[in-house]
This record gives sequence, C-alpha cells and structure tokens, in this order.
Amino acid sequence: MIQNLSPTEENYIKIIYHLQNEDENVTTNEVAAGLNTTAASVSDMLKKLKKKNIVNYEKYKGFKLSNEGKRIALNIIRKHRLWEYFLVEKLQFGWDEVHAIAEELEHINSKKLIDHLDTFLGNPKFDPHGDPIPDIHGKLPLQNQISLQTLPEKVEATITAVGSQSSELLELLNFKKIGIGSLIEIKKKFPFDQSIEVKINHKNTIQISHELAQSLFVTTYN
Amino acid sequence: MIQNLSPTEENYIKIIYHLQNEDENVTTNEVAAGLNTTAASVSDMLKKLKKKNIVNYEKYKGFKLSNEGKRIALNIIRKHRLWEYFLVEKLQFGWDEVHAIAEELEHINSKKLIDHLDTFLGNPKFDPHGDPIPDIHGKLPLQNQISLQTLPEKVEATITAVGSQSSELLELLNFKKIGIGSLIEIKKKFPFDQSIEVKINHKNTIQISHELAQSLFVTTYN
DNA sequence: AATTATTTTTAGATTTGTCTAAAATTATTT
DNA sequence: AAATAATTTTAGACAAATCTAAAAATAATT
Repeated sequence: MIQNLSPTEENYIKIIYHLQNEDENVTTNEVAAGLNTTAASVSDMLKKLKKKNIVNYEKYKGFKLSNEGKRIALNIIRKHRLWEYFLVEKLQFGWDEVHAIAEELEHINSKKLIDHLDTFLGNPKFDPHGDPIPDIHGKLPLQNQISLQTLPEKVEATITAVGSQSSELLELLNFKKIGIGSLIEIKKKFPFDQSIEVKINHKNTIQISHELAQSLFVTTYN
Repeated sequence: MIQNLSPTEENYIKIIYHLQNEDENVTTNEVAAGLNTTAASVSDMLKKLKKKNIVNYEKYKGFKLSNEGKRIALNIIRKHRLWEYFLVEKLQFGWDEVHAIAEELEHINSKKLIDHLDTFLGNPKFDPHGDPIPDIHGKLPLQNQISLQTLPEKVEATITAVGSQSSELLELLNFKKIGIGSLIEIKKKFPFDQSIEVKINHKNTIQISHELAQSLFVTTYN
C-alpha cells in the first residue's frame, strides 16, 4: 500500500526507527526530545500513525514501527543518505554540512527520482558519514563491515565492499590491484594525513590515503 | 531582507510573476485559475503578501509584484530551472517529465545548495525547455531569440528554445537528432512549402518543415 | 501500600491554508 | 442611468499540526 505521508509524519517515522531496538518499546518522551517538540504532540501523532497501521501502539505502553512502518522508514533513510552522498561527492559540500539540506530533500516523493539518483551516483553502499544506504528493495548492506579507516593495526580483514561504484574509484582500485575479496592488514597509521600503510594478500605493501580508506569496507574474522 | 516563505506563498509569487506584464495588473481570478484554487483563497493570500511588501495591491484594483517580490520570484525560477536541467542532463529524465519534480525541489531553501548545483551543472543559461535560467544575481540571460523561420540564410545560430513541450515534438527532435544547444544554419529556403534545408552542428544536413521551424527558436551571435 | 514523582494523554486554543456562501464592488448591457 | 452580470472580498467553518495546562496512568520512594 502506498500512503501519502506529510513531511511531519515522515519525520516521526524516521526518529522512531532510529530509537527502536529489538526488545524495548520506544517512549513518547524520547520522541519528543528527538524532535524538539512536546509529549502532547507526540501523542497526537501516534494516534494518526496507529490508524494508518504504521505503528503498533497501546496507550501508556510505548510503541514500535509495524513492518509497513519499517519499510517506509528505510525508504526515507535511503533518500536521505543518497542525497547526502550527492551533496558531498558531486556538489563539494563538507560531510558535516549536508545533514540539514538532506532533511529537506528526503521528503521529495518520486521513486523514479531516487532510483535514477542512485544509478547516477553509482549505487553507493555507504553515505559520507559511513552509514549504510538501503538499496532499491530496502535492504541494508551487511553490517559487520567497518570502514578500513577504523580497522585497528595488525588485524587481518577482507575487503567486502566499496563506498561507491564511481569510475574514478574503480580506476584507482585497479591501479593498486585491490578489490572485493582482497586480504588486507594495516601495518602503520600516519596521523599527519590519516594515510595508512597496508599489506595486501600477504604480499605487496602499499599506501592508502584517508579518502580511499573511507571508501573501503572490511570484515574481520573474530 | 531575507524572508521565510512557505511553499504556498512561493507558489503564489511564482504564478503572479508569470502572469504579470508591464502595463496591466494581475487579477484575482487569473491567479485562482492558475493555481486551481478559489478567488477567496487568493484574496486571503494577497493580504499576507501585501503585509510582507511582496506585492503592491489595492482592494478591487488588482496587483503586481514589488521589486522585492520580483527578486524572490526570479530566485524560485532559478531553482526550478536548474533542477530541471539537472534532472534531464544528469539523471536522464525526459524533458517532459521533470516539471512536477522540479516543483517540489524548487522550495528547498539553501543558497549554497543552488549555487553549488549551478557550478556543478556548468552554469547553464537555458533549461531543457529552452527557458532562460536567472544567474546567481537574478539576472536573466539576453533573450534575442527569433523563430527559426525568420533566421536568414547562411547565418549560424544556436537552438535555445522550443515552442511547445508536446511528446510529438520531442519525438521528432529526437529522430532528427537536434535539440537545445544544437548549432544550426539555414542553407536553403524553399518558398513552395516554406520548408528549409539546414546544417546541424557543422555536420549533417537535414530538411525541416515549416511547422517545425515555427516551433524552434534560435539565438544568433551578432 | 501509600505517597510522591514522572510520564503520558486529553482538552482546549492557535496558526496556516483552505473552502463555501454571502456581501461588496466594479463592469457590462439594455 | 438602472439593471444585470461578473469579479472580488469578507465572514465563518474546517483540517492539520502545534502548543499549554490539566487530568490520568504508571513508576519510584519512603
């Protein structure tokens, strides 16, 4: 079912998604704090979202997104993160100044727009903050991945994702002879420019810049 | 003065800009028709816009944008047309399907966003429909467009606008491999049916009917 | 377990943008 | 210039989203 949701409703859905976890219910006050509004307004909105079957809610007992609610949340998050990626990669914004603009862009409703944007950007898997981008079906990429930048020294890992499919990135990876499946281990980190020295497949040792390290995602074994 | 305007207010400002001309005032009914709303709603909004000094308005006498109102209108139009350009040139939309999406994107408020987008797109002067894009200062590019039908022989020009947005016209232009930005020069005019023979981009020579020539607008350089 | 404190909900008011119906004004006809 | 028609404005109502203040329910404390 495709529902027509106001930006306000979407913001509630998004914050509930971010607040909820497996076991505990989300509380009215948490949402009020997260949206800089009052508990009363949250109560009002919950009645609406319950009627639309977006939220499972009983008075005084807290609430959680329904499956439909989760689906909607993931779609909003997909839009938000793709726009953030666009702003940083294409429009040269700093990663710390894109959030507010993406908050507005994410409420524009056109599936075709977002899917074309995704293609244009090269189907990136992670946004500029390193957060995973849901794909066209709402699936999140595997999340035992960490950015190469955050891998500790002397820990072996496998490259399992790249941050984007841009031709520039692929060219660089080709040149350095690394790709999905390569074994990688950080030998030394250089704080000055955040570059790192890594060993690839137990053989060649190469230098990797901060920018490249942020676009490589690895999985460890322990 | 930077005002915070709602999307609704912006839509009113935009339609008034498009309806107004040098001499005559805009009427309530024209705006109501243009926005698919009632004359009563227009009256309500005019009171608001007058208080904000966006519109010069006297009851029962019609109205026009103030200078400030025009400045705001041109900025909205700039946003709309830059987004249309982006959708067509970067996201591979057809020029006949971008208007509705641009209507939403145009209300996003970030000067930096639009100026970066402008740079990213290469400071285009005309949108995919051939309408001029106001620059960062709100200036419209010179509009010495003439119908292709009135272009003299042996004078090079650039196609800068089309007369309609019908899919039939789009189909024909696609087939003939010409569009906004194509260089064009009339080689020969045939009085019998007013058709013309033209050279496109210094390469292929094609025939253009009277009807088509009337729907193409060009800019010369002298 | 009773009291107090906290959280959550409801009740009622406000703002924005809309509408219908009626009144006021202007334009057109006869 | 009077009557009729059309346009424009006002008055009053409504829906969405918000707020404050008070009531209801739950949690924490003694």
